[in-house]
Amino acid sequence: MNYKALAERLLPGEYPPLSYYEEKYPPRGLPEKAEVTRLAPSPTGFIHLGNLFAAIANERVAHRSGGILYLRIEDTDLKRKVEGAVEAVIHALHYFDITFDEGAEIGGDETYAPWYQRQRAEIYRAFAKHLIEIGRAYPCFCTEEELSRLREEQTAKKEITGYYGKYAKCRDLSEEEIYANLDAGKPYVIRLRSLGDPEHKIKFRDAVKGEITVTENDQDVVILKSDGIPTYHFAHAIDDHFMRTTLVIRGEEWLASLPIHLELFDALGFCRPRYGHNCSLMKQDGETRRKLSKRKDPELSLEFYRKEGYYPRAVKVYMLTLLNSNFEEWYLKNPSAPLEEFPFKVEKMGKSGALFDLDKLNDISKNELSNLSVADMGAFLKVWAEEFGTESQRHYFDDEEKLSRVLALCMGVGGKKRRKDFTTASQAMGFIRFFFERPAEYDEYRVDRQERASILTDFLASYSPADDAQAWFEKVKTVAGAHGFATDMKEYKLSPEKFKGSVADVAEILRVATTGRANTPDLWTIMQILGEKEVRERIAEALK
RNA sequence: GGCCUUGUGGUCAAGCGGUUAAGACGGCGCCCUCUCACGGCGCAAUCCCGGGUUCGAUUCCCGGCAAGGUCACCA
Repeated sequence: MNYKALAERLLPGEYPPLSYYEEKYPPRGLPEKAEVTRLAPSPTGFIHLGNLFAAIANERVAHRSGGILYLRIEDTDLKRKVEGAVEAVIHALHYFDITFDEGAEIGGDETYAPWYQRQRAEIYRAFAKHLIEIGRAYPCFCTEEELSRLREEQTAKKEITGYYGKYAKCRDLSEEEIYANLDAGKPYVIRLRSLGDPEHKIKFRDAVKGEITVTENDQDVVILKSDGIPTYHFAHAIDDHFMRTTLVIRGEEWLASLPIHLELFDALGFCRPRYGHNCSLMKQDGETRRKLSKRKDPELSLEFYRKEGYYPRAVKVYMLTLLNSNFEEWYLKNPSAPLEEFPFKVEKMGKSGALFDLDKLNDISKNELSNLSVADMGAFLKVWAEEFGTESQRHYFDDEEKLSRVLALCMGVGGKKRRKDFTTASQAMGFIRFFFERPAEYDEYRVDRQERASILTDFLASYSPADDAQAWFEKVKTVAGAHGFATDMKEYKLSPEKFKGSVADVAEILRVATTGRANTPDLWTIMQILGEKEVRERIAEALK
């Protein structure tokens, strides 16, 4: 067989010698330890928590080591293309503080451009042609029907499915047959001629999983589709080589195709990058756990976190605690250190799939938000409300001075310890609602209606906004005492039967009447913020 | 089904030959307290199973089992 002539027939034209590409995309002149990592999404525009998970790992590894993180778009499948997707990906990741050094729509060093695979067609073809020339690739004329019939046949015989060994019909087509097919204008793909033996097990060192054993690939995988566009596998080998990726961190769903990639790198004569396969985020679904799914789990979408108003850093911190189990301990010790200072390690990444725990995220989120300044909190809420808030919520920001007092109170600014009432922006906006809108409904009271009315009336009679917190509370106690309620909590707990209730019950009545809620921050301050007129009107309203 | 990966409390997990088997989230209880939140203290709860190796296995080996992934001209 004259491979050279066949290659010329299949991929006619003058291609540069392979050395040309080696020179055009030279090794990066980075320090020895510097890692080059990448994110290589398909342009569907849908970027989810799993992507973010891997993105953080890639970003940390690159930037901790003084290396490069770049963005490559794997657009070899037209069906996956969505307009504006690349910008959406960049934007979504930027929200979580992931920035690329170079890549599609990023700019940066143009040496390794283009970053869209469709624009790299020539390179793939040059190397496909080379593989044909050396007999490591061949045209396959099998139709989709033939292939699926083959699959059925193999399944029926309980054999391994795929295009390999004796099942690789087009592998040993004679020169005459090939040219006859070509002359007949039959469509074809280019397949790799695999030299692997599935009986051979290879030890492989994965940066995350440690030592693993892989079975040699013996599948004659497609490298160029019938439209001349490469498959993922082929493009991966070529791009990660010429973009000089040093470490490929990707989801463990790729582990199964690692043997293909290994063979491809060898066939192309490329030095392989290191790989780290990270586990996927799981979700408990009844009895079993499964991968987070786009369909069923809204929390998979990054959009979910923006809509709910999770503080981006909180999501990042949670991802980091799952990514590197020692992160949490470090963060506890270094609460104010920049996250960038954490010594992130690929080897510390978890080997087994972690269940996504919203409770944990919420806890982290509370902590993160409680550390914000009033001004930062206000800014954060405002941005959220402008995009996701209701019309009335947007008016909370009209009176900045009032909002500041509200936030300071709810966050416990100035107190010994910060309060942690806010988990997300949407929840926080709901929490502060009663400062800006009258209660639409009231929590349950423990005291009956008649007693309540009498207590509220008495309170109103003595209430003065000029009172300080202490004087105010003395008055509450006086009202309590006058109605047969204990004024001292210790005394009440010792012998509750002596009283109708305690000052706590009286405070609750006032609290629910003015705010609608049984649980709020300090009532005196709330009344100060609301102002006398509003307090009196609300209590009068509750009296009805 | 083949192949690969993983298996420590409900969750995330440290430990990797001898430990009272860390810590965090969640749960429960107590304290603080005008409620809540915060904070403090405490409680319950774990080494998948079976064989080895060993004076001794959660830790090493083998075999099960279970879970997950993957078997496209999708990435």
